[in-house]
Amino acid sequence: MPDDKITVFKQTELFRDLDEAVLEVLAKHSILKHLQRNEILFLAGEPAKGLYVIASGSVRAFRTSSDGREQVIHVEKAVTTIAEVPVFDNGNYPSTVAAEEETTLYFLSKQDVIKTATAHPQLALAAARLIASRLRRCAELVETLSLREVGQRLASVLLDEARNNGIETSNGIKIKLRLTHNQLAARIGTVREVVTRTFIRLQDQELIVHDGKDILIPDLQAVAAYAESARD
Amino acid sequence: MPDDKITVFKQTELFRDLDEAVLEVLAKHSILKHLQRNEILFLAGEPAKGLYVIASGSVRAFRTSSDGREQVIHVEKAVTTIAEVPVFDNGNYPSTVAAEEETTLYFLSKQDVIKTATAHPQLALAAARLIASRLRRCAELVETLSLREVGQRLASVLLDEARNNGIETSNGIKIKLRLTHNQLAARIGTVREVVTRTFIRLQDQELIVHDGKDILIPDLQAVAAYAESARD
DNA sequence: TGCATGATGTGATCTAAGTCACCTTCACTA
DNA sequence: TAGTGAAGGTGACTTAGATCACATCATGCA
Repeated sequence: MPDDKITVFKQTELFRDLDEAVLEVLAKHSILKHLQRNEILFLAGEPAKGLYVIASGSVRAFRTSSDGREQVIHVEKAVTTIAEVPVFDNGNYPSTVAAEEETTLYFLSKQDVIKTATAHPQLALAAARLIASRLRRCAELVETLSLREVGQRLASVLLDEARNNGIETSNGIKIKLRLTHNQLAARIGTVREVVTRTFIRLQDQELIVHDGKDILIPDLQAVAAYAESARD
Repeated sequence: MPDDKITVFKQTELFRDLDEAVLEVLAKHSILKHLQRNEILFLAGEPAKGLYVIASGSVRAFRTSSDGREQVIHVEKAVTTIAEVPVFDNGNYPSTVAAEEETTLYFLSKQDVIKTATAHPQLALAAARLIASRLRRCAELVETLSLREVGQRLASVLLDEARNNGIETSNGIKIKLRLTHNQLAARIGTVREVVTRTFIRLQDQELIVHDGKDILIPDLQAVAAYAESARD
């Protein structure tokens, strides 16, 4: 049902400014795709035919080293778009994308998107805005990987989580980690064991109290200060 | 002289598709700026008023850790634009920008650029394209910082240089490094001493022959293979 | 109920990279 | 042409983080 698609498209940063009539045309040409957890949508370097709208679920975009280690570039959850970059710069897919959970997507061909963007400047502007904010986050990732140590990088992730999904309690902010240590490692650029040990270290430094997946941050300020601090 | 400005603007990826008449309006509002080597154009986090066209010279965009270490995000040389990101996503400047050498720029206000992009979709599209290709390179930087070791990262830089400015000789490709070890370190995410030692290591592994700033790469394939290889 | 399977915890060890201290070389200009 | 400051080189040492090898611990599902 196209109406359904349009409702989804309307929720994306990329397409929200377009009229229903325009979306209708895009929707008509879109193709539904379903992914299981960890199923791969496309590989880095593959020729890109178009972008995807994530209707439900979430995906991660990552790069793999030749010895198998993953580095997550970004994670996107419904409702948003993924793979705008190759649509606009005409290159191959820049990273591999896989489903973090069961995920439903709509595929839109490069030609359709470009044609629409040419006719409707607000789409081209939205694309510039969206890609710009992605680049901003990517530059931040470069900074943390290069200039901060793993304790700080882990703290940043916890901070992010606390700010977005934290629950205020009398003892501080409580978060429920939905990521395994392996997944965390791929995001902060390290390995599983180091994540485990870093959790313990943060606890020793009394920045967090953790009990498995439940983490309590007594003092958000303190964690933020630590995440930003110098290395020595 | 506005004509001069227009010639410069016409050479940028961002503005080349615009008509002279449109450029004329932009040019009229642009402001000339001159920087000495290492002079700072703006700081990361500062409110952004607009973008710059690099008319001559070159600049580096980087982030600084609290203990003073720099990580270069990208380097841009004339003729191109810099700081498109905040113009389109409306945030602050994402990184600090400083001149690598004596540099001349034209400032264009955010409002002027956005107004033009709204009226001329080809500008918005060019912006999306340009920012997308920046994001692509940034993702590559993330990969190399996270997944490759310094030897490989240094090799990548040499490879880049060889492909762009290398001179073919009977013994291989010869390049002249214009960067100090300190500058190289900031680009590949390490420190000066490590760069010095890594040069020696690459020479020991017979991937390069170096004599100060002059570097000879006997076998480009071999260096490329090394740069991409697994860590063990 | 029980056993795969994946997630986590932990000791022992290794090593790439960072740090410090100092020296030499180079290039420019006073 | 001496002197100053930046750049490059190098030895000695430290350390964060990676690796390996196991030992639990959950938890779904057969």
